[in-house]
Amino acid sequence: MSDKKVRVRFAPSPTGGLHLGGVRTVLFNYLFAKKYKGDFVLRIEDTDQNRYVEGAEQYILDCLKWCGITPDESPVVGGQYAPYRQSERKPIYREYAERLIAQGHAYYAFDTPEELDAKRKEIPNFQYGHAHRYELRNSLNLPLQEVEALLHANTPHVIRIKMPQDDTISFNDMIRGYVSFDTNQVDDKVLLKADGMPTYHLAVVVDDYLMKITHAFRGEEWLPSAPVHLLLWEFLGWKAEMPEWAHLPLILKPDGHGKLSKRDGARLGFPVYAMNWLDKKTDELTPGFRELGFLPEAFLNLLAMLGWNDGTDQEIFSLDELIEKFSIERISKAGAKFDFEKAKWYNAEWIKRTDAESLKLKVWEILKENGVTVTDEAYLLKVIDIVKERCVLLPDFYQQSAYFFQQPTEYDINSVKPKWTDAKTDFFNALVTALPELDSFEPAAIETRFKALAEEKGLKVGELMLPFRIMLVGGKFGPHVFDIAALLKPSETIIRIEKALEAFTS
RNA sequence: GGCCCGUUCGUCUAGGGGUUAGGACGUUAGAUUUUCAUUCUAGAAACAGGGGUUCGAUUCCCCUACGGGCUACCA
Repeated sequence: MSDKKVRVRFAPSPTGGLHLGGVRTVLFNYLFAKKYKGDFVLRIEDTDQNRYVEGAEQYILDCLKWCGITPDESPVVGGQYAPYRQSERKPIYREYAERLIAQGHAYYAFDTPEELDAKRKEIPNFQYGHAHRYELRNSLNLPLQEVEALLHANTPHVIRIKMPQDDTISFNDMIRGYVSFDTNQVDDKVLLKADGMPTYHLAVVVDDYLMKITHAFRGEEWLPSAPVHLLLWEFLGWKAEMPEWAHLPLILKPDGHGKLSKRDGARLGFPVYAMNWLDKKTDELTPGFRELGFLPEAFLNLLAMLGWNDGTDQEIFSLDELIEKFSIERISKAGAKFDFEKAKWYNAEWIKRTDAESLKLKVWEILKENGVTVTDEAYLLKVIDIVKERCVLLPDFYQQSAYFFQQPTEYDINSVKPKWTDAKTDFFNALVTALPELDSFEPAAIETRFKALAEEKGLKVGELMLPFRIMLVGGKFGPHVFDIAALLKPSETIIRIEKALEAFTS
């Protein structure tokens, strides 16, 4: 690696929500930048006005924020190389495209999309390249005067790169190693569109150069166009400053074939986007990991492990640990099928490892959404500690802890009523009187008294535990029943026993 | 079709010329938990196939198969 300051960029196109693969690209960029104390740049690639979606850029910003990833330079915080939105850089690109034409590395093409469509239908495997470019309407084979006349008349045109013939373009990918391409197989990609906007190919090269990007991470789907980019770096005379490339393996559908898409989420019942995305045109909501109840730490963790590991058996990593341990050499080459079950496991692990204090706000929010008001913060923290090991997703906290804040409204009556006896009623009435007399309301003390009382009444403890639980909780779940009683305090425990007794005996 | 990339349990992966091919998720069985979850123990489960190279290949090379990506005035 050179001694230049590391600079990487995440360059999304604002066309909708950010999916798993996108966030993982952000993550790997970020990890690499921070590992080498470099800069992480956010650049918005909004060169396609047809696909531009309102709100998508804000979504990307919000998403990075949720993940705890802060860009050093971006459209909002600015930076030395502003603007960071390609649409705002529009005038820059034409100059470079013209320069390529002057050097003979690019040319004007006047063919309309319709004409090209017709060609594609007419000629099998049609490519706008060395085989056909001299039959088409471009500055390569039109007389100079005609080209000038067309240009002068503002005839819609694009600028295409002129791919060299019979050449091999190769480079060393940080993940894949040596990769090479035959230039005859690559077509003359459009560099500048008829609307004056650059295509990705031109924009990425120009901006990476201007923004002094040293390492370029992107999805493997970009590998086939790498030769175009490589050539552009060379033609523009910037080869010495070209970033090192890393083409990340793709995240694939869990079942069948192909890369993971938004549709798969709906089909398979798990989120594909980082956060909820509402399409304003169709009103269609694409669910996100955040809203489903994932912790950002878990989300990042599981994404990092999709195609990377540190060489040990460790699977749980914090963002700081990832930065410390990250290495490109350990990124795998093959695509990874996404497994939602494992994703949930990561979240459960993170919930278990996160202290109540850090979970507090999120749990409070979830309870509130479900109509449970929490006023005692210390009590909430105790509840979180006692139930968090049985929560996989954040919303599980509602089901697992609502009864700590409100009395059960329904009882799993079928689990108690058939086996109910007057002796049991007698026992619980006795318990009601015994409880307030306890010196300590610690779980162990309650348990001791509970068992002693059962013995006095000649009842089996086992037959009383479940009814007691259902009295306090309403159902067959939750932490140890005496722990629950202890948290509930004697007064509330007694109220619940009495209330349940009515339901059980009526 | 063409070009490019890839291929270890169902899934994510470790490993690497001689290993009982390791871990994790999931799964199965058992223990603990007088509920559920957790936790613990044990089990089933993989080197795509064929040729080389080699004393020896899952590991290196080639071919095939399969998978994936690209093949737009989309990124």
